[in-house]
Amino acid sequence: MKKIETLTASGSGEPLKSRRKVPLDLDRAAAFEYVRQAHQEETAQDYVEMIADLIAQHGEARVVDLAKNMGVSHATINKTIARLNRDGLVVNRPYRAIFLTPEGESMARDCKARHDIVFRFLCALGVKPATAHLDAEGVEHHISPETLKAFERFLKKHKC
Amino acid sequence: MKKIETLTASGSGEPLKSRRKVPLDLDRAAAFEYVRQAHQEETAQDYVEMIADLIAQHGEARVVDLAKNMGVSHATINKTIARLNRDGLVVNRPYRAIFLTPEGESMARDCKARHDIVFRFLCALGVKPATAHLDAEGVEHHISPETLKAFERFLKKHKC
DNA sequence: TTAAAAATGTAGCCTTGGCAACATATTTGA
DNA sequence: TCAAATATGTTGCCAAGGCTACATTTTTAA
Repeated sequence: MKKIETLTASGSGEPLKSRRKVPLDLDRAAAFEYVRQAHQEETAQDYVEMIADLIAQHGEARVVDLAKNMGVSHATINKTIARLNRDGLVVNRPYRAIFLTPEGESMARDCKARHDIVFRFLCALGVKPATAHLDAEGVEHHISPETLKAFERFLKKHKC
Repeated sequence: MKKIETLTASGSGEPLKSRRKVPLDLDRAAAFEYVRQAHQEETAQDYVEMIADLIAQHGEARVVDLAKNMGVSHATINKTIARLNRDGLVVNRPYRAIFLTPEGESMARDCKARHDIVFRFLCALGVKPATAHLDAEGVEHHISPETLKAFERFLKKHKC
């Protein structure tokens, strides 16, 4: 925790008269920046993971299936798929199913692996599977490689 | 994992001729809905936590301080503060510092407690503090009460 | 075959949460 | 005191990710 910059402070919300210099923690800003970056990738990861899943189950991923499984309208799905297409993660043609590019498949594999570790870790901790399922969906995007390794270490020790 | 609805599927992305009925998992949609709701509260929680922190340190929370510590521009801070004010979490007057309402203080306390548990839990797992700090910031918003309790159980056993 | 149903596409609207640029108020220091 | 520096406010822009309503295409079934 580096304390780098300084800023001034007075008190009680009144004008800034004679604020003294106090330390400012820049690492905090870095942490929020890190979370914001994770959020940007979150949707893409959730979608490619779901698309891979639907393809594994049905041989293809349809807009309706995505809408039902993601819990959003088909209009939202269309918009998101257009973004994923723009970003080179999926291929799709009008009125046809959606498929993953090699890049999309690679991302889906990584996400599924990470998701499974998080889910099994929570279960091993004693969290009920239904809850672990809910939490894993939100948590998986905010786990660094180092923490993921810690989860795996724990799983090996408590082999489940 | 309830399998409730069914939908049809064909194959290979071609038209929908003769799709067979296949199970659809509605719980998945619920999980994403749950994550979306967490996201909506995330900004508010991060801000009130930061504001409480600045008040504890400096006796007040200034727009500049928030901007530096959150890593965003002061214009973004102003917009967000207006929302928090609208939602009854903060009070503020033009060119003056920002303070928490009782509701905001309550939220800040809860968030700090949860944040600390997540942070200490990750440390206890063997994650380096710097990494734990980064991950906790993202993870804390996606931890259910049940999982939080599991973290606390683990901390008691491995008392750190 | 063909009308109805289902799936998909599209347009327009909304909120959130970013930004830069510029305007105004406040604080500081010479 | 008063000019410069700092802090704050405001405006307008953008992208993401929601939605509804309506248009079009495809599939199904009579």
